[in-house]
This record gives sequence, structure tokens and C-alpha cells, in this order.
Amino acid sequence: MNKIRVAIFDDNALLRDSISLLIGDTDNLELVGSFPNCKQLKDNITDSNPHVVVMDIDMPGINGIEGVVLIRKFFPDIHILMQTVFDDDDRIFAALKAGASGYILKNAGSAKLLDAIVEVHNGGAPMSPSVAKKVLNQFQSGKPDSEEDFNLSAREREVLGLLVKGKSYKMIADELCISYDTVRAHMKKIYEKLHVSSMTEAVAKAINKNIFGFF
Amino acid sequence: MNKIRVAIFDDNALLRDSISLLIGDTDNLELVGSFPNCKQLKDNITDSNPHVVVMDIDMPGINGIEGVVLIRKFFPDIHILMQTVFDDDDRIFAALKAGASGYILKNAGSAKLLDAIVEVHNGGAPMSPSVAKKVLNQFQSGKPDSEEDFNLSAREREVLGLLVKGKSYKMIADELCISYDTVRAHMKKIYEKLHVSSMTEAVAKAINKNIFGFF
DNA sequence: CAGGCAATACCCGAAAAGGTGTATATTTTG
DNA sequence: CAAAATATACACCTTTTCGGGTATTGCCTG
Repeated sequence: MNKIRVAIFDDNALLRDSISLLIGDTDNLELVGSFPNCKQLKDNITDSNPHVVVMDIDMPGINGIEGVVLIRKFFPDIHILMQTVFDDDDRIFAALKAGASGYILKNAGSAKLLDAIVEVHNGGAPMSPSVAKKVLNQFQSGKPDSEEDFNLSAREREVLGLLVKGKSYKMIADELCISYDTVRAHMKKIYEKLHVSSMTEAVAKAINKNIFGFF
Repeated sequence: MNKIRVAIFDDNALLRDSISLLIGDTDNLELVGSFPNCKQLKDNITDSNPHVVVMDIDMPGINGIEGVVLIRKFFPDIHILMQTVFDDDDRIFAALKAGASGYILKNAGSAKLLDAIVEVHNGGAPMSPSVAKKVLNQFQSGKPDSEEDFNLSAREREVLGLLVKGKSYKMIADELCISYDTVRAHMKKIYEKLHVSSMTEAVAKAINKNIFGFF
């Protein structure tokens, strides 16, 4: 029986090494390449000719999602398993949209990693329920994404919009010709409605729930 | 000669009214509908049967960009002119990608608005040079967007990533198991490299220059 | 091996943001 | 019409962030 040929892309050398050892100890898997970035991705893959690529989602230079795009473009038969440190639904979803077959958390344990590699090679799609639901929703209706309604007033949306563009309270006050304290009053309401408690959380939520759509 | 049939979607009643008056005073234009949101978009357009739709980019419920998508889907022959308060390249670009024909700033003056309506009806595409350049770039090379390199180190990217997810310095310190002051040290470097000076600016830039891609 | 850079960590003072409370006029809505 | 929501504004106080420094460790490169 032929071994599953596996290649790894991850900027963390330690993690690459430990996966190497892990795969070396498993007799139905074979590590054919281990790379710290996607700069030579095309050559790397041509040379190592893997069945499965294990790809870190966060990498300097070309990131993992862009890596997925490239692999899909040049090697459409290769299955890609994403690895992430955090369970970041949106990024994982993006990776899947780009053509990854599944994903696994970096702290999931070695047995699970090996299982996931075998699973993607067999055409499976290891992923968490929350991501699976997103994928399902996308398939069911061509809609962009969950359109949660936060009941923001027009003014609140305006303030949030400026926030998302990186403005400070003071700048927002100037831009809207209202007092600093009024901006704060709006912010309080916005935080309440979005269930957050800081500018950055609000910005992150505004983007991920695409309150303004299309970033 | 037939008048150009125009419909307006804007949540600002005052602005709707002033545009109504404006169009009423112009003899080659005819206002056939004026709506505060896109909830009944399909019926509204079927009933009013416009040649040109003037659409606010920011609206509660279904936003202007989603509105564009819907119009393109059901009424592919209608030309859409976007209206925005701010010259937000990214959103405008998104609207154009979604199928809008052009855009105009809300404070551009009535004469320009009328010109723009006529222009889109005649197949033109009124837009600012900076947006035009983006569109051109997109056409010239299938690349996602400007891929500026900010020379962030792996650690800095990691910190910025957590920032974008809405974390505070303290949370980042905990998550990365480093001291609060080290997070600050990284932040200083990040701000320097991105040429910004606040968390929200950094988040905004990280997203708009898609340092992490795919939001 | 010397110099540069990344990562770590600490200090200080100033500025910004956040939490809570109060208040008033207007608009919307049941 | 009365109640609720919105937009405006101020006060007081705490926490967080920002902009300067300074310093050590380790790694990579010329």
C-alpha cells in the first residue's frame, strides 16, 4: 500500500520539526517536504509532489489563504489541511472558500492531526460545527453571510463607520460637528448593541459581521 | 424626447426630498420613486421602472452594496449611481465590483449630481481618479489588491492579528505569554511600520491593505 | 567578531477611551 | 397622548493606550 505523501508549510520551525517526527513515526504517512513559507511554493510542491499539504493559515509574506489559492490554481488535485492557532471562524471560512479541504487547530493533539491528514486525503472535510454551519449557510443561499441586525441608528452607523476607518473620538466629533461627549454617548450605545466594550472589538465585529459589507 | 426615469434609495429623508426637488426642476429627468431602504427593493423598482437608480452606500438593513447586487440580479439593464458621504475608496470599489456604474459624493453639488445621473444613463462611469486607478489595477492583473509589504516580523504579525480580532494589550500579553510591556514594544514597532498611531488605525490599515487577507 | 535586529522587559507622564450618572429636546411609535 | 427611542451634552473617576526612554538576551550576517 502506498503511503500518503505529505508536505508542510509553516513558519514555525519547531512545529515543522515536531510534525516531521510525528509523520516519520507513522507508517502510512510520508513527509516529502517541509517549508517555512510560500515563496517557492510552486517549485516546492512540484519537487515534493505531495498528496496532502498541511498549511499554516498565518505566515509571513504569502499567507496560508493565498497559498491555498496558488495550490488550487496549479495543483487542483492536492488536498489542503489548514492549521490555525486560534479558532477564527472567519479566516478558516475564507480558507475553505479558497479551496482548502479542512482545518485543524494546532493544539489539537498529534493523533487528531494524523487523523485529519488521512481524512482529507480520503476526500473528507474535518472542521468544527460552527464553521460547518457557515459553509452550509453559504451553500443554501447565495447570500454573502449572516446578516445580523444590530438595530443601529443611522447616526450610530455613521459613528461606527468612522471608527472603522481608524478615527478617534475627537476626530469623529469634529467630522460630525458634535461634542466629544456626544460621540461617547453614541459609542456607549453602539457597544451595548454590538455586545462589545472597546473600539477594536467594535471595529472587528463591524467587519466580521459585515455591518458595512465588503471589506 | 423621453425623460430619464430616476429612482432614489436613501435613508435620509431630507436628502431624498432635496433630490426630488432638484430632479423636478430639471426637464430631461423624471423622479419615479424615492425609498428610504431596500426592503421592498424588487417591488419598488418593478413599480417605478427607472432607468437610473441613485443609491446611498450606507443604509440600515440591506446596505447599498447589497442593493446593487440585488438590482444587478433582477434588473441588469438599470444603471446605478452610488452616493456616499465620505470618499471611502474601498467601499466604493466594492460597490463598483458589485455592479454599480459610478459614484458621486453627497456634498458634490446639485449640478454635478445631475451630470452624473445623465452620464451613467449614457453608459459613462463617473468616479474619482483614485478609484479609477484601483479598478484599472484590478483589470490589469487578477491580483486581489495592492500587496504592500510592511516588513512586519512574524511576532508583530501575530500581535497585529490579535489586535484585529479585538483584543486588548492585556489579553494579547496573556495569549502570547509575554509581559504587557513587551506587547507595547511590539505595538510601537507596528505603528512605526504601518505609519499609524492608534489601535483602530492599525486595525483599519491591516484590513484595508489586507495584511491578513480575506476579511 | 562586531553590528544590527528581533524579542523580551521595565519606567514615567500624558492622552485617550471607558463606566456611570444626569439632563433636555426631539422624534418615533404604540 | 404617553412611553420609548434618539441625539445632544456635561461631570467624575478608572483603565487603557501612547510616546518617550533604557536595557538585556539571542540570533543572524557581513
